[in-house]
Amino acid sequence: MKEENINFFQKVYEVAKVIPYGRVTSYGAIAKYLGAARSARMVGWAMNGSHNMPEVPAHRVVNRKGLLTGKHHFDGTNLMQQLLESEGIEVVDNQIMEFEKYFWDPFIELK
DNA sequence: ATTCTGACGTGGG
DNA sequence: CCCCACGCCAGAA
Repeated sequence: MKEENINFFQKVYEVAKVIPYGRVTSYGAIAKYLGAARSARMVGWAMNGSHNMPEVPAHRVVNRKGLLTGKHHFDGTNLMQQLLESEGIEVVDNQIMEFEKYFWDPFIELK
């Protein structure tokens, strides 16, 4: 693992940690906020290593459509959805309802 | 070294 | 909104 990626990981976690309760954001938004240095795919890849970090709410990060594409990476098949629903977010068929309403943009909130 | 695969995004139709 | 092609970059085979 290269040094740059370590830094990239830290940045991703740093942004993810400040996502407010009951809000969500997208991989692309985070990647863009970080300068999109390695494209949005790397954000998802970075989340792979967030399992050891309880403070990183990976369930609040979805793709740009509000689809829970990464739910299979959680323990159960519906754990991610349950976590979101426990925060008051309605999820139907892996799709967040009123996604725009819950969307949290790092650019606007963090600046 | 080569090819495929993905927690993705954008742009054209 | 959907479908498709393309760009992206790190790992696995």
